[in-house]
Amino acid sequence: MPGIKDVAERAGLSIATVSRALSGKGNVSARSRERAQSAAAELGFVLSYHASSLASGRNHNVGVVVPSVHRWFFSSVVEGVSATLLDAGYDLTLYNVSEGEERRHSVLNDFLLRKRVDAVIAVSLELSEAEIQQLLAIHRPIVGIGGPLPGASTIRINDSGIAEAAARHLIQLGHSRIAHMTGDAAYEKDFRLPGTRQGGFTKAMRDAGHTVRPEWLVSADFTIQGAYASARQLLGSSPERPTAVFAASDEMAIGTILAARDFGLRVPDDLSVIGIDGHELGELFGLTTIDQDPRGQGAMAVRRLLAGLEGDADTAAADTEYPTRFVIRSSTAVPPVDAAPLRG
Amino acid sequence: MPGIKDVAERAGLSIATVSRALSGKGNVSARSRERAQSAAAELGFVLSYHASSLASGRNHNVGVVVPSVHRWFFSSVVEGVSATLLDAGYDLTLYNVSEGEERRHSVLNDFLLRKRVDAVIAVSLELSEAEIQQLLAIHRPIVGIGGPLPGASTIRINDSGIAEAAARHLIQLGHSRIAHMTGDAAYEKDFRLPGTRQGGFTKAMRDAGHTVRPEWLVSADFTIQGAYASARQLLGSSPERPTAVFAASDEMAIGTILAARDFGLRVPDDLSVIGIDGHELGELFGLTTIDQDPRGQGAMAVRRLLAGLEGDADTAAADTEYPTRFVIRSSTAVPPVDAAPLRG
DNA sequence: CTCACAGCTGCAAGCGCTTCCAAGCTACAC
DNA sequence: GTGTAGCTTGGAAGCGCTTGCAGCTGTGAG
Repeated sequence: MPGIKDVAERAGLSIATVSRALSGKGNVSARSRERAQSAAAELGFVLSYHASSLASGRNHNVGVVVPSVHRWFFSSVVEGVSATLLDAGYDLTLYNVSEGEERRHSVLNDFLLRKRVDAVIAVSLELSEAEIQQLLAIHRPIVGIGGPLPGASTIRINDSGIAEAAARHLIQLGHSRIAHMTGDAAYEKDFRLPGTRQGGFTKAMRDAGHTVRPEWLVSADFTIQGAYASARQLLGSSPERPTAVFAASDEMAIGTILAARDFGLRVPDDLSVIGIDGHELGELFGLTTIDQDPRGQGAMAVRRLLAGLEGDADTAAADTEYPTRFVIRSSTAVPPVDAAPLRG
Repeated sequence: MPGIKDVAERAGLSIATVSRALSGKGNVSARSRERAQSAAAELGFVLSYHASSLASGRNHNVGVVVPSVHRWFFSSVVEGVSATLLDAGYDLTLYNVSEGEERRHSVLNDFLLRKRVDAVIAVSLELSEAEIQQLLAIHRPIVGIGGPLPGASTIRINDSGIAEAAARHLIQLGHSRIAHMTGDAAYEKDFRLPGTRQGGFTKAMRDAGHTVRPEWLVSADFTIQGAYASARQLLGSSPERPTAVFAASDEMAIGTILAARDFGLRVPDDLSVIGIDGHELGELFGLTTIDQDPRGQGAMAVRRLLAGLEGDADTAAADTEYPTRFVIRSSTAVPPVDAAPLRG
């Protein structure tokens, strides 16, 4: 394999000049640059990544820690991150830490402390303040998406606010008998939604003077299948059925719609359903939802990091609320006329 | 940040011994090893990734090239790859090259030639024989999943074989009026299934003496939504409907089931549907399918690579057929009695 | 008791770049 | 004509490890 030395010889330049010419840093005359580049091209030479990183201290590599790359939200974020990073000439080192705490720690040591990445994007990951300080101390900017990272920069949606808006949408349509499907405890751990969506729902209901029936607060694992099972219970067992369901994710909303159909309930005539996410399948089911654009969140995280990395400004820990978009489709409507309002 | 030198001093050993102790290579007395390790632990020292890589030539990093990380098959493969790689102490550099050819080339140069990865796993990626030779020439093992990589090691399922089996399943149930939903040309490019599934279908039909109606050969983009749209056309427009649909993926099978339901067709009473994949949603829809276990394929690819990397045997280009599993559920049954068999 | 051998250890030469520093040059103002 | 500022350029010192080589020690065989 040719080295920079070979390029220098061929181009009739010094190693230093070739390095500057190829990396684009420092002043090089147009003539030298061109010579260096064509010599490199002729030899099929490319700068060695590790040597460059070792000498310069920059990696052009960002670590991405996710609890899953298979579930909708996470794979969407990763797509956004990946595209933005690739455009900027950065590598993306993926850490899919589904196994739990133990692994998460080895990740921290093993790739952050070994300084193989310039920065890290943590999706729905919970780090202690101490861990974050450790990262920041060794000058590794970190931005979190969707998880509480005390002391670090984060991007997230206003969970309780949009939940409240979703519930209010149903209330304004005239619903009072509204069920809420929230995330399983186990899954909440990954998604780090510590009941904030449920909080928004409760608040909207209370503000409207509606009762939240305990048996209408159900949970599922954020999947269509899981929600389907929960929704069957919800819709099948109640002597009085809710007239609307607010699901904490689109996949759960879809599971609910499928369950409703199985019971012969028409959506939205007999049952209104609303979700949160902006899932691709939403359109097919006419699902009213709140689009949170995870790809955009990923892209924003990257831009935030790169700004801090390339500029020299120490990006202060900023908490950005990512804007969401209310998408009204056909799964929500006024409640059926024969449904008695629920009295507190 | 502490360096290996600091550890050596603290442990009262030479740098060389500490290096051997921490990396586990070479002979070190138990006593020295222990000293080195505790000194490192006390200082919070971790070997520098780039320095190690530069000096040793090994990266402990595998590049994964995928056309998408969002679609079911790919994210499943990535999960399998990721878990296996992490267990082995390797990093995973993700290259999500959805943008097409141009980017793919820059990827090759920029990360393979810069030798930042020890090996590459290419999922559904088409490389020319020349490109593969280039990789192998610089000693970068490459294994492909699901794509034809002439000269490289590959793992794939027997597409035409399982398609034939799927079609035969329907035929044996008594169906003759069978439609096939195949992948869009645009998506076939990503999945690299050059009609092999369709080929298997055609063969089974011909072997059984059944006619393949051109209007019953439809295509979609491998998504539920896309398949739904295609299935509506298929099921709505034909004066004579097929009694069974064989979809080239589970997602398309599910889209077909949803469309059938919209037309009031019962599955399997009025319409049998079979897919290929082993998608998590299959169970919910009672979908008969052929499970291809993409996670397992990813894990196998990693094991194959590591065997070649850690052992010194030059892994010959091996073409492994990954085993699939026929999963019979409730979406397939005998055709309705009133359906006249189709005569060639 | 001596020798051969194997296991340990340390020295030092890299791995292949980046970048500080100083020197050479050009151009322009005075 | 001289001085100076601003570009360019090359030399060389690292970046922080790994590893070949050689010396050293201890052990068992002869």
